[in-house]
Amino acid sequence: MNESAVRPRPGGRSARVREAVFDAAVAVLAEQGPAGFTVGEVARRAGVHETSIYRRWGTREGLAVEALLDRSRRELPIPDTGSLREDLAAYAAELIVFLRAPLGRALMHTLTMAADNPTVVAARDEFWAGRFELAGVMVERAVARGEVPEGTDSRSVLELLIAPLHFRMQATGEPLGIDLADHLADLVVRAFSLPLVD
Amino acid sequence: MNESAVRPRPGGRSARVREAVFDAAVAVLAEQGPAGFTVGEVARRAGVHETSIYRRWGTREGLAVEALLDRSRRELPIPDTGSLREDLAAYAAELIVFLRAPLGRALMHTLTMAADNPTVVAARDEFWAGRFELAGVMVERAVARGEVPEGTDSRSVLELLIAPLHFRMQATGEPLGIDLADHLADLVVRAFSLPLVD
Amino acid sequence: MNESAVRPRPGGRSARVREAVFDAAVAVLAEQGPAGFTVGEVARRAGVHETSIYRRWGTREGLAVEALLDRSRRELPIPDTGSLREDLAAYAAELIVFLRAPLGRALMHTLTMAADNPTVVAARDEFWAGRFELAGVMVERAVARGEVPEGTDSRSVLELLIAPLHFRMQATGEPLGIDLADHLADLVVRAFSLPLVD
Amino acid sequence: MNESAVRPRPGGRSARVREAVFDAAVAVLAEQGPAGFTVGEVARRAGVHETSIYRRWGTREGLAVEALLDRSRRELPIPDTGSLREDLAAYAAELIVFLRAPLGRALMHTLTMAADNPTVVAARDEFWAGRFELAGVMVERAVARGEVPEGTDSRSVLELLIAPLHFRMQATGEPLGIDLADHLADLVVRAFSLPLVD
DNA sequence: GTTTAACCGAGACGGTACGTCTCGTCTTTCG
DNA sequence: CGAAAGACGAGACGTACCGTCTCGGTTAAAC
Repeated sequence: MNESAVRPRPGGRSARVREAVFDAAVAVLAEQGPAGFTVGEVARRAGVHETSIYRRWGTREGLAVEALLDRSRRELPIPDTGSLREDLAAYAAELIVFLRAPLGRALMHTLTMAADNPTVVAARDEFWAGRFELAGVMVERAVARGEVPEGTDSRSVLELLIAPLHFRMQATGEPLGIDLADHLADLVVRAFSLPLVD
Repeated sequence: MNESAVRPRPGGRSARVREAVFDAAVAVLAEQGPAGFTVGEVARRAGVHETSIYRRWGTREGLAVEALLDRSRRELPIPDTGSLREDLAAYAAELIVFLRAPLGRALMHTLTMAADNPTVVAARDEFWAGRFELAGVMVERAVARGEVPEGTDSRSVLELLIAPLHFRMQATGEPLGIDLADHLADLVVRAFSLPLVD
Repeated sequence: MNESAVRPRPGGRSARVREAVFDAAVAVLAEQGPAGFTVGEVARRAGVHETSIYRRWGTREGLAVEALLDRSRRELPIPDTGSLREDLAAYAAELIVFLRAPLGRALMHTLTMAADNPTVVAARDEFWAGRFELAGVMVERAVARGEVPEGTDSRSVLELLIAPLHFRMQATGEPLGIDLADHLADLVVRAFSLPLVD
Repeated sequence: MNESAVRPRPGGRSARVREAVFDAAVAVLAEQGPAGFTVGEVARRAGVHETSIYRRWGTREGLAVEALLDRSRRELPIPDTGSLREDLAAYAAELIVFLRAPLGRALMHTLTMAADNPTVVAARDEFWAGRFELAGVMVERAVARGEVPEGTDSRSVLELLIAPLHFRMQATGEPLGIDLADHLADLVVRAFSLPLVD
């Protein structure tokens, strides 16, 4: 009762096309940013006809998002150092590395840019939900260890940690130094280490 | 000793065209977002010929940025309540209102989107420099009052406050509730109220 | 073993577009002259999108020349009356009719006007080469009949015959009376009927 | 009763502008042909504002024609060798030199091209009338000498002589060799030396 | 193993927008 | 007040890209 009979085999022509297109798409996005991301260019690099891309992915945004998410599937590993501060610092450092890489920049740019396309929005929401859920265990472990009060909202913690990184990259354009990781981890831990009064 | 002889009078044809175009540009951006922002559409609404826009602003991005910055010139007022927490909360609240409005969304989107255009980058940098410098006085006053340690970096404080707002709007797309203002002000104050150890 | 699978069928969409555009192009040229010849106008009349014209013909000149030559393909018939004088008179008469018609005027105007465009020049050269070669047989027959000396250059003969017609139309703008045909045939025959001395 | 008081003196500002514009216009036409002939370009070279040109000459064609005719005012000298054949050969040689020069090419191109502009047409007619009248004396002298029959139409003679030159330059684009002058003179003399029979 | 259905290559086209280039007019400013 | 400087209206040009369509050929799954 193998489902490989239902769907095309992973080595078939379709799969080959799919891979080639994704490779090309990510490469183009990485090299030229979302501006230079053209269906024609992707088709040329993938050695595939433009029409084939439109047939499968419908629109340019669809292709970009699917390719990027496919290639960003390997989530950031969740550190487990035994200390919230160290966990957050390590996680932030990983994120900085990701965001500085072309793939990361391209992913974020694309998710932001196409905020009116429903497909993209759906993918985006799913993406962030997954991220926050996975990373949430860092906070849960800290709660269990008593480092932060019971009831601490993991999403708030993570947002405070990673928002400045995205902010710099997307809004102000400032460089993302790796030392930001430690700095932010410190601040976030201090912000959440005591129970909120109100 | 009037300088009105040097520069075209503010009511001349040029000035009229300029205003009409800016109005139309901001309106289009607000109503349809950066995607629907078309030189032709702006020209139509402004009752001005397309060519005139290209002559003056060169490219679509140039127009968008100049129009938005011109209309965003009125900086956010800097609150002065006597308490850092209240100042930050008030400031964040203002920013939330700004970001939720079409003009704010459009401005941020445009600045982000055209990060490869040198003109836009220059305008962006100047924009943020101005914002941070103005808002910095809130922190300086807090330092003077002894609420936060000597040497506290005002930019860090502000970034930690406003980054989550931009992050939500641009990255995750979550709604920007007005109560976020208080919440974030709390966190930021806690993060900076004690001297950093390292 | 049908080759109809290899090349697009002559009734396919491409062929239809081609015909419609040529019809429209020639009509516009005939009605409004080269000045009013606009890609947009041709597209409108042909019921075809402007872009499609640019795709196929590249530039306005390219379209004009190709359309005109396609429609002028039916060469002028070469008379064979048994007398050089009558042949030349008949040929000149045909040419006068052609040049007086809008198509002829437009063709000549266009070939002259775009003398800097390499494509046009190539088409022009080919056009004249064909014309002179075909018409040359009139002279060759006359040589065979002994009406003109051995070694008479057919091109010179034809040039002397038709140059005044083109000259009137393009340079001085004088009307092209049909009686010119006889007159010129006379002169040309006299000019060539005796062997050149030098 | 000097008219120099009525018309601006030939050294005034108007005259200077006029000269500068004509110089620039002819230079542009000579260098870049009618295609590159732009009011803006002429204005730039002449150091004059575009508007000034439009004020004076109205349209581009007006300027081109006036400038060219002004500069072509020195008519071709009429040879007087005592022999029709030599006169015609000399005249044709002069014409060849004129047509090969940029100014000549430009003049003919412009006169041809703007055949719909009434002003240009008027100038053209006057130009050719003058040319034919002046050159006609060659034929009249030949008639007086008995080289050609009484009643020979000088215009026909000249047309047969010069039409092939214009034809080559404007229609076929063939090079205008100087030896054509002799060749054509021969042919024309032969064509007209005996009385026409009909 | 043959059929058949899905998919791909190739190419043109409609449509929209961009940015450039002229022409010729009109307004504003200055001598 | 009249010319100089400059912006503007008008419209064509040519380019780039998006997404659709048609036709024919290939390849893979299904019988």
